[in-house]
Amino acid sequence: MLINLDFESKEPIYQQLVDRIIEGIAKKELKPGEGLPSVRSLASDIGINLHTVNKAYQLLKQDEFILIHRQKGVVINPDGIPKADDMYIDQLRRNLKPLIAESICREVTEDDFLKICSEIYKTF
Amino acid sequence: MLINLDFESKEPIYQQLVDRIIEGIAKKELKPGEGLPSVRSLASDIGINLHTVNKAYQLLKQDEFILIHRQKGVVINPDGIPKADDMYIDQLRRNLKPLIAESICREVTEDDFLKICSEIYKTF
Amino acid sequence: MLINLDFESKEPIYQQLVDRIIEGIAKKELKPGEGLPSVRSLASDIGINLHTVNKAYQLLKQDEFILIHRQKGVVINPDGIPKADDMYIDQLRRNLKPLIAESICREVTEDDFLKICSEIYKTF
Amino acid sequence: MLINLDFESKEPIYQQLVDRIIEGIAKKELKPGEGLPSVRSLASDIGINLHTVNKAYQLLKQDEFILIHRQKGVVINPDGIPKADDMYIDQLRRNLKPLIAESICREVTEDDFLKICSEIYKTF
DNA sequence: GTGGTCTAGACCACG
DNA sequence: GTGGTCTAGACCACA
Repeated sequence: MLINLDFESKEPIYQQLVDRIIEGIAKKELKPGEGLPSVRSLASDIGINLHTVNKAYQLLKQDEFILIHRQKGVVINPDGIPKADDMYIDQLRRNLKPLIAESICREVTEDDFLKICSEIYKTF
Repeated sequence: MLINLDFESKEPIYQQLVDRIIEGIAKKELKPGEGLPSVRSLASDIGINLHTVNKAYQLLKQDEFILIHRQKGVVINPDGIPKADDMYIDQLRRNLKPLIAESICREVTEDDFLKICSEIYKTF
Repeated sequence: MLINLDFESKEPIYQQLVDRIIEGIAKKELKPGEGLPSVRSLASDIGINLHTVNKAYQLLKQDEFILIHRQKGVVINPDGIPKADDMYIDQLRRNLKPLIAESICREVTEDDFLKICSEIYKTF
Repeated sequence: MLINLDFESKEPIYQQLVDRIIEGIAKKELKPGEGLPSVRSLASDIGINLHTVNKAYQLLKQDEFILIHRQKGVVINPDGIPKADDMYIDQLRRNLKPLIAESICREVTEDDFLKICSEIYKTF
C-alpha cells in the first residue's frame, strides 16, 4: 500500500495519513488483524516526523480503527471497525451539509451530486 | 437570517461564518443583489472581532459568492454564484472521498449514504 | 463622451474618473479649451457623490489637465497638457517596473510586451 | 537579496513587498524551490508587523508565485511561475492603458514609451 | 460610516 | 519555531 501525502496542502499531514489508512481499510488493502508499520519505520519511510505518525495512530486508535499492542505492534482492529452509530451519522451530516450547500449554490443538482458519491463508492 | 456559531468547535469561526452564509444562499434566504451587514455591524452582532468577519467576507469574495460594491457595500453576487466547473467538482470529490471511505469501513451502504445526502438536499 | 465606472473595482471611483478623462483627452474626444460638466451635474449624471467628482477634478487640476474657472467652469487646459518632464518619466518607470517584472516571471517576452503597448497606443 | 520599502509611500507595505519579491524572481535572485524567510523573521528584519508580511505571502501564494510547504516553510514555486494566460494579459492591458493615455497627453511618443519599457526589461 | 491597512500581542496546531 | 487564528485598537481613504 502506497501512501501519498501533499505537503503543500492546508490539510495537516497527520490527518492526511489518517485518511489514507482509512481508505486502505475501505479498499480492503488493509484487513482486520493485519499489522501496520511501527511509528518509527513509517515515519522514516514517508520522511515525516515521528510525532506526526504517532498522532495519526492515536486518532485511529481512538476511533477503534486500529489497536496498539505493546508487543504485536500496531494492527488493524481484528474485530472489524465499529459500525456507524447515531453520533457518527450526525457528524457525517454536519460534514456533508456545507458541501451540499455550496453545490446547490453552484447548481449541482441532487442527481449529479448522488452520481458523484456513487462513483466514489465504486472506487472502493 | 440567523447566524449560529460554535465557539467551542475546532472549525475556525471565519469558516463557520462562510459556511452559514453559503447555506443562507442555498436556502434562498439570501438572494443575489441582496446586501449583507457591514463587517463592523455583523461583528458586533455576533460578538466577534471585525477582522474575523472580514476574513470570511474576503473568502466569499474570492469565490465570487459576494462582492464589495463601493456604494452598496457588501452584496450577494447579483449575477448569481459561478456554476460548478471541473475544478470545483474535483475538489468536491476530494472532500467526499474520506467521508465515504470511513462510511464504508463503518458499513454504511451506498444506498444509506445517498439517502442521507438526499435528505440534506431536501432541507435546502 | 461616455464614462464607464466599475463600482466593484478595487480602484477608487475618483481615480477611475481621472483615468477616463485623461483617456478622453488622449483620444482627442476632449480638446483643449473644451468645457467639462460641473461637479454637480457630472455627479448626478453618473450617480456618484459630489465629493468624488470634486476630488477627481482637483487631481486633474493639480496636474494641469484642467483649469477651474470661477465663471467659465471647468475646462480642459487651453494651453495643452504639460509635456512629460523627468519627474513624470521617473514615475512612469516606477509604475511600469512591477508590471514588467511580473510579465517576465510569466514568460511574456520583451517583444510581446512591446507589441501589447503598441496595440494600446493604436487605440488612441 | 535586499528589500527596500518606502514607508512614506501611498502604496501599501504588503504590496511593495509583493512587488519586491516578484522583482527578485524576475531577476533570478530568487529561484524556483528556493526558501523565503519565515513571516516572523522577515517581519523583524524589515521592522514591520508579521501580519503585514503574512498578507504579502498570502497574495503571492494565491497567484502561485510561492507555496507554503509544511516541512520546508515558504518556498518559491518549484514548478515555476504560471505562464501568462488571457486573463493576465487582459489585466496587464487594463493596467497599461491609463499609463499610456497619460503619456500620450504629455506627448511621449510610442517610440519613446517602448524604449522606456525596453530599458526596464534590460534591468532584469 | 464604510472597508483597507497596520500594529501588537496572544494562543494554538503542527511538525 | 512555524504558520494559522483571533482579538483589540488605531488611522486612513473613500463615498
